[in-house]
Amino acid sequence: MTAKNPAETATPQSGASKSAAPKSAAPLRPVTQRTISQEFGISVSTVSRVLNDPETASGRWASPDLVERIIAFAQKHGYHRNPHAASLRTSRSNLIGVLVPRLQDFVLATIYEGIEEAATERDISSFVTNSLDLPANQLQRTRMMLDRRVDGLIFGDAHLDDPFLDDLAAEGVNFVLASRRAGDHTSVTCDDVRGGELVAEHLLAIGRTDVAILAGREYASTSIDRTRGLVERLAQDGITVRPDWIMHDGFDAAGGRESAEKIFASGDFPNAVFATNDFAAIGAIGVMRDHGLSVPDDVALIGYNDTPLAAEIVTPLTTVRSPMHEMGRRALGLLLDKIAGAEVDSLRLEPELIVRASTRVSGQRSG
Amino acid sequence: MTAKNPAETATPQSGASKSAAPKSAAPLRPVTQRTISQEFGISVSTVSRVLNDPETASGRWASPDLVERIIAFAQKHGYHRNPHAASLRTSRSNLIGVLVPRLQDFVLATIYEGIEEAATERDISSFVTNSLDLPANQLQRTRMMLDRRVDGLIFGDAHLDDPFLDDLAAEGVNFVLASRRAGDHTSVTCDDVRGGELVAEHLLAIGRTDVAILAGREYASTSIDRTRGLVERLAQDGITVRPDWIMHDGFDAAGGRESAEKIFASGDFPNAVFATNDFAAIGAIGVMRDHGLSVPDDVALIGYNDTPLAAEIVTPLTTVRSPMHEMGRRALGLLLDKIAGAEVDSLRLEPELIVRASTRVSGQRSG
DNA sequence: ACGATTGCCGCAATCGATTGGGCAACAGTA
DNA sequence: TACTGTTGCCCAATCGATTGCGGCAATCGT
Repeated sequence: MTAKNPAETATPQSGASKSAAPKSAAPLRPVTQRTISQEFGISVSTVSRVLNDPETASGRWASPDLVERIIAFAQKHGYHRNPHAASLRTSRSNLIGVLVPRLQDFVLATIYEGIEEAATERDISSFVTNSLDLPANQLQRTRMMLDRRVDGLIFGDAHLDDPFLDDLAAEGVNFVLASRRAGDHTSVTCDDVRGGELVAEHLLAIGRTDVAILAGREYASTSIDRTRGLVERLAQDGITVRPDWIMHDGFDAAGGRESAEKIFASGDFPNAVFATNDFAAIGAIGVMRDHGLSVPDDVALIGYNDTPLAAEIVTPLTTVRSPMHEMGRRALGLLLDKIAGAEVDSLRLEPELIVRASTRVSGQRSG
Repeated sequence: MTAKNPAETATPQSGASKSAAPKSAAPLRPVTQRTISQEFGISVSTVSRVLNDPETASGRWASPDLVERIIAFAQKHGYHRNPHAASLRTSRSNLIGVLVPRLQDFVLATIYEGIEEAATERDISSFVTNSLDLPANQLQRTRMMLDRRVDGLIFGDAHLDDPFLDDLAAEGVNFVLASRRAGDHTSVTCDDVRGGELVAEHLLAIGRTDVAILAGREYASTSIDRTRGLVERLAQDGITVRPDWIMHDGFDAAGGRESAEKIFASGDFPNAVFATNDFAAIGAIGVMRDHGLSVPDDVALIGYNDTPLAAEIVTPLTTVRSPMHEMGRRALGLLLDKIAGAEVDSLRLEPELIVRASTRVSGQRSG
């Protein structure tokens, strides 16, 4: 076993098919500008200019007729600019790098989809990588991306007060934060404080204010801000959240369970639970059931992000919808502006409360 | 002399590092091999050889002492090879592209994490992109990656009998499939037929063989093979699965709900449901509850992939564990071997049944 | 002391695209 | 005919790294 296991389950059906087609096709003739220039007996410069900007080149650098023929030829023979060569010359790679804590996290995966979508529209490519929220990884992965000569970076894994980002900014690296904010760096976030307030207002409305918070990591602004919004809004109504009911564990189902277990292990129970993440909320449900508590009758439950699963589970989850996809798109836009040299301001998008069964309690008071 | 260039590299920052760096940090002088060669008064060739293979170079191309000094200098001044330049010369990019249906899908995100992890270990980078399982996207994204000069590709979104892959193979492009198989192309999969059989055996053991299948898309081998494994194994015991109970919808929660709704809309109900994806299974739970059916008493439920959530939901889910992360790692390994020119065989990893509450029925028969 | 090794390292061509500086050829004007 | 302006296009240098060929000099052998 520990061996180098050569074949493991090497399906020996290899000999199958494949016999036809010797080696054929695509030897090694990538059509380059030179190929084209030779074809027409002109210089590569002309080809380059025409291919880069047919409009301007037409008449200025080549006769309209030639322009047309060059483009047709390129198209026909599948010419594709070699981005490495271009990048070498222009020192622009049309590549942007993205760091996320973890793609397994639905929220970050969605934000990345937004980034990728927007990038593709503008004909630039993007790289993602997982940092697992580990500072060492953030540094190492960022280095790797910079080595790859990305034009800019988007961080979805910013830690509050991280000197790392300050250093990067000082180095003149272009970057934008998404989802989480940090320091004064440009960021695109959902208004998390407002999100917390929405939750507070809803809890006040249904009269469930003995709330426990599955807050998530304390280095994430999302965690801190959502919690703060909730706590401060309740404070306005003279209600205090028990400090020992604010738990900081992971953002996933396991983290939610972990936090919930600590809370419900004590004698008295909250009559509401707010998780800063839908998955954490789902993880908490099991714990409550084990304690014979039902949602929402005994404990009202609120999640965050309005993940698709939130609406599909047995007791649909009340949650705060955040524009994840949009945050990704915006982040890319801001980054591009920044790269272009513009001054950009941070963006804060609006959250929206989605009420579902998990907080539909009877005996709801009106004020 | 053509001596057009008077000063050429007359580093004007000669007076450099004078006062306490006014503009500070990273202006625009990326340390190149030339920088180093000038520092030591040697040629860039020597620098290149030393930097690429210190061991061999030492003694052959430079004195051990020089080698050491070059490396120290490079380290100190933050030299980083420009991959574009290197790629241009060697026509190898150390870049591999990955296509997945969607990163939002936990399964694919995990496979990608495996790929990325393995790639990073070998100092190569990877690109992902979502195809949404749309052929047009697959083609367009693949083109984009090829334009970016990737050394090879990993497809996590292969469609059965897709001529697209055959064309690609004919063109001599190196690629490997992950998760799904297709044609005779090299692939790394979980033994899905076996997975289906495991489910069948479990259902036989608990005496629940009126099974409905939330199969997923028919163009995915995972969907087809898992279904086949289940159906054929039951057939061995003379049991037939109702064709109208084999539903083909999406792999996510919404897809699961959709399929389940169709099934439970009819008069008679199955006493077991097999979803080829945990999320689809979760989506189905709500539907069953709406029909007043409980899991597992009325309907036993089995998912697939052993997603973390499977263990965390209220009624923990029986599921088939597939080595997602490992599939990703292996796929990368195979691809690299292939790029290196080796003949590689497809790999089929073993699935494992994980029994949980969702199939713990009373009245369980022993045969 | 002289030819043969061996140790160290440079030259120059490439890779593909981009661009500033120019050079012809032709039209128009004096 | 001589000159100035345009128009149309090409030369050659760059970008940074890689690599096949060699070259020069110190050292060794006899």
